[in-house]
Amino acid sequence: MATTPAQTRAQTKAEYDAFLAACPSRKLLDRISDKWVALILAALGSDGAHQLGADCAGEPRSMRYSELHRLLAGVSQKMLTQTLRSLERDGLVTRTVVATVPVTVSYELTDLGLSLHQMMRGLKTWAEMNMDDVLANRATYDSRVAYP
Amino acid sequence: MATTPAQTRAQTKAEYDAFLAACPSRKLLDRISDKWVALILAALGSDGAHQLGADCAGEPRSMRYSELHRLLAGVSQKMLTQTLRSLERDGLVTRTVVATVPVTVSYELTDLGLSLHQMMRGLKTWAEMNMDDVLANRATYDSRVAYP
DNA sequence: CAGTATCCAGCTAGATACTG
DNA sequence: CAGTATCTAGCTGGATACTG
Repeated sequence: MATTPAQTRAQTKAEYDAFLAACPSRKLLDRISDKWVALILAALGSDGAHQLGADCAGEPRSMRYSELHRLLAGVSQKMLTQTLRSLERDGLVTRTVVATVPVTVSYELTDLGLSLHQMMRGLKTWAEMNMDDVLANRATYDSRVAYP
Repeated sequence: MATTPAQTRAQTKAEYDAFLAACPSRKLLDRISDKWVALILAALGSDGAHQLGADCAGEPRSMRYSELHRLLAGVSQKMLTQTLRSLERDGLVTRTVVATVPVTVSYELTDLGLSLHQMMRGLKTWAEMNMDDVLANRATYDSRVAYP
């Protein structure tokens, strides 16, 4: 019995999934497109100015859990912890526990994390230069579709 | 009656959501983290070599719907159409219909789309240089957690 | 050829409550 | 202070079937 078209498609798709799973760019995209990763990187990668939108470059900053929670006002405890853990797991941030009472935990970017933060700033630059155009195109498109 | 802590938090969160919604970087991330956007950009932004992984730079290439569907073997019709439409909406690709029988539709990057593709290549470069480290850290972390 | 329409499984993020 | 645990609503992507 010959292979059906459906089987051929399934085979092709399986190979493709494998390719995607192995692709470094895909993995990077998966990592940075997390809702809170960019914000945490921005918070830890910026110096003094506690302002998310600020255009800043300097020494990476150490921040405590509660500081981050206050700065990223919209994040839930669950997501903040989860995101920090995954960043630690990937060697992008360090987690330091000081056994005071109550405990003090601080987070800081590693060199790798700092490097990622630099790259994110390139992305941010592109966004600031071009997203207005994108948005304008989007509005034009929508108005054309709404009133053809 | 004074405002409760819960109200204060809700207020803060609302402001934060507004900040996130207005943030150009966040919008850019939302756009490029779509599962198929990077692949379509890579396909349309590369010249001749019909190889997704290839490191290529040249003239943007015009491709037909069916060509894209064949090249991105894992994509469903729904997602390919949906993604292409949203890219067209944002002025990142052009959609050209030629009224042959049956119709011929081709897609090409705009200058803006090409610019985005250039930025994505920077991201790809970072990924190729550093994702191995990230993966290694991840493996180390997991083995430490598994056998503490 | 190049779509559109519909339905649904799976994952994610958030709310909420509890703790060493 | 800095988490963990649990439950669930909503969104995203995929499968499938149909069409100008």
